Amino acid sequence: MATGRTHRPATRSRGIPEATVARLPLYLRALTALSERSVPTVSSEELAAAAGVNSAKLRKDFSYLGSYGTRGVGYDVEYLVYQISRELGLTQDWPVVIVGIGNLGAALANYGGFSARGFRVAALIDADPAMAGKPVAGMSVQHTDDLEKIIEENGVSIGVIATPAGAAQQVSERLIAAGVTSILNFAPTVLSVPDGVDVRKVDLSIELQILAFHEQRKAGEEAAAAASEPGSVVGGAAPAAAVVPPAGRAAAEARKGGPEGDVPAVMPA
Amino acid sequence: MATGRTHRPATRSRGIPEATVARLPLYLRALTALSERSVPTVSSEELAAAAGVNSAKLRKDFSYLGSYGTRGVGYDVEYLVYQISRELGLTQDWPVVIVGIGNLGAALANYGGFSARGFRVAALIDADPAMAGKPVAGMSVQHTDDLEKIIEENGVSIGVIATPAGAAQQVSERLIAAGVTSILNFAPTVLSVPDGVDVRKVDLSIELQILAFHEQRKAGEEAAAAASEPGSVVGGAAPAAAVVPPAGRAAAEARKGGPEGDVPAVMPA
DNA sequence: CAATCTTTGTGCACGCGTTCACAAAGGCAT
DNA sequence: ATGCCTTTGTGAACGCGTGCACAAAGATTG
Repeated sequence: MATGRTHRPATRSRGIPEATVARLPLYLRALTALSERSVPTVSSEELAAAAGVNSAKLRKDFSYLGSYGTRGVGYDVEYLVYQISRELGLTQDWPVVIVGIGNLGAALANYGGFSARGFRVAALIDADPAMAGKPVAGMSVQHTDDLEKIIEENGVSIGVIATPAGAAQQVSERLIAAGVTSILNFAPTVLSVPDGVDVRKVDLSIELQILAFHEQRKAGEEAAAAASEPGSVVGGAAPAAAVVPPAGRAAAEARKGGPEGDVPAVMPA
Repeated sequence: MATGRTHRPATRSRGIPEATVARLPLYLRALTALSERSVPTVSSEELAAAAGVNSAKLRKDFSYLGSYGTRGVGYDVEYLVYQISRELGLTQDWPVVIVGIGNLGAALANYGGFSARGFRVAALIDADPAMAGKPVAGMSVQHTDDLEKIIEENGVSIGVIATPAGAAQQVSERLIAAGVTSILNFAPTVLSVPDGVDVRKVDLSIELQILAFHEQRKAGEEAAAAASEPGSVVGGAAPAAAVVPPAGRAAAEARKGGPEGDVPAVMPA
């Protein structure tokens, strides 16, 4: 998962659990596919299979939205598509800006899944003057100087940050000051934002690291013959060893610098 | 969160809770930054602030790894970096392949966060013959025909799927058949994989939809004057209304959509 | 060496999320 | 109408994750 909010103890908004909200888009995607195939109704069992979840969970999720099913029959596909879309706020048009038009930013600008679901890329913004005016995904990249103007003129409330880590915090502050209240952050940094602003983060390398953890565990279980003691790295499929030296406990003993207690712990790029 | 495993009820691997594993990369990033600034030790309070989590949670997380702290002092940065790296399996070299070299695939190939953390992009693979041989991120793109050979020769156990949704399932099957046991999926599809294979997914549009939900809720609370009954869409910052009609129980009867799973999910208008 | 101060490690309680299992509800056939 | 069959909606139990609060442990100072 590449997700995490900033503080706020899992707000249960209007009685709909956060976990349920996170699954609604999944259901919506499955339902849309059914709708395109003109399937009129679907049972919780079928839909759950298509969405990759437990059917009881799905029924409970839908129960938070209301009683939209018919016992003995299932759910009306079109009706459910509309209800979920409305609940998620996708019946509105959401203008978004993407800040940081590097490889990732360009990929996001070209990503079809946004416009397909009610999101409209209102502007692409980059700090590099050389990028300004260049066409990306059919739009002209604009310079950071105009960030505030763009936000206000387009009524943007959702911003996507795809800048390097070092610039992310500052960009988020400018976005928020200009009126943005929701941020999707692709930069590998912890953003600190005021209350009332939602941040979701997607960190590509974190996902890979979690996979590596499980991968290592799998490899370790297979070769559960030797190496039961932590300290010896168990080889996976065909991994070239690149082990870090044990870093003796007394490594940082010599230098007895200042108390070091109150350095603001800033993330250097 | 853009994450979800496929079945398997949240395996608590070797006593380390899944939630903790998901946070370890976060701590590692913060610790690495401290290490680069030559900070010798750090308290749970400071590190928690830098990682954006609760300090008690951080201490409990670390307690699953062992007692690596010193009471009255804190944690030795270098030592902790090593311990977490080892726990996550980052002391090994993990060759990965990226399948689907479109905008996103290219962005991933260029992403520095991979190689910085023990992951090595072993190959870029695309189904388009016109892509074969083209240089991306300093490598030459290879054709899907050679997928199995590449996997085996490089001992790849982690695959990244950045193809269109329609191709993802088939690609995953080929990857798995060739020996891959962990998949990071960027395609907006539910992959069905055999037991023993881990899948994590990152879905960009899902994250935006979750933000939209909260955004709508925020806008609704502000203007909590009228419109308390679901059915009337509450306006946000400056949203051009694009509301879908209630979609009478029988809307899409004529059109027969293609069998392809994920053509842009256009809202029925 | 004793007293004090800092910070870890964890027992405990609480709340959210998941899952089971079943009664209620509706369709359908006879 | 009546009874059967299917599927929803949900009460209840359970397990995981979180956060509080504090005792234990070590450093540090006099």
